[in-house]
Amino acid sequence: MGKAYNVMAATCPSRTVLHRIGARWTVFVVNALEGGPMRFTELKAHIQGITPKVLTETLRALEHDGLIQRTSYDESPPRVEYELTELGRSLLVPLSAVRAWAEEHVPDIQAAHAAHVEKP
Amino acid sequence: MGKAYNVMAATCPSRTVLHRIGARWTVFVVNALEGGPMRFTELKAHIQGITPKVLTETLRALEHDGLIQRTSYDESPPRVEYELTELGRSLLVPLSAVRAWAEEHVPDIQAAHAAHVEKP
DNA sequence: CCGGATCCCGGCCGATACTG
DNA sequence: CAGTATCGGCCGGGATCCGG
Repeated sequence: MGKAYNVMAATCPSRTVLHRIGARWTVFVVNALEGGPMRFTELKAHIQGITPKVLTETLRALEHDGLIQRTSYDESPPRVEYELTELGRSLLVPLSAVRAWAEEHVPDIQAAHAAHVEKP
Repeated sequence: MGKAYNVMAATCPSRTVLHRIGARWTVFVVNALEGGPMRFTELKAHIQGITPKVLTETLRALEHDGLIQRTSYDESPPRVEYELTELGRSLLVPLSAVRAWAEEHVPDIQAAHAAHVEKP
């Protein structure tokens, strides 16, 4: 069977999907939830440098897209847990590969930058 | 051997790398160049909706990172070709997987959106 | 103390028009 | 054909405040 969607087409809904995936912190949050459910503060501590506002926005967007599930326990102190849905775990596969690529090729990118300084 | 870099650390240079990958149009340009060299106008036509300014910015950034190579032929009319470097082709592997995921899971995302409209 | 919401700013993104 | 120039808007992001 052929491809039903094509991200290169301007009106294709897959663009919206790719737009979300490409959002600044999506790859970080999805990767962070790889090991299982995490609380808001845990996520904030694990993903160093993320601000609560941005973390909230990212979590809401991912929840809206059905990639993560938010569970609120009515306790004191309050407890809220986030975890990947099955759809989210399927996205984790390519996103962890992207993460791995980034961590692996840092020297190559830095070498390319250095080369451009040499010959501008 | 252990991992040298970790994207979760605030000061890790892999963050910069991931930042580039996460830029709006990077995934589109890299995927577009999968089949071989392309000219500026070809790219613009293939990646529907991209503006010349943004395409130029994206191409410059990717060239600076050593992911693509720009070749200018001194002809009339002028001809400029862009192609993936070996490093760029290695990035194509995870990025084409991300693209495939996006194209494949459009119905799931749309179903999640619909579910949130039903029960807000 | 946890899990946010609000205010405000800067930079990236994008549309349109123009040029070697 | 292969880009610049210019302007505007929106979104990402930091600092601060709030409810339970």
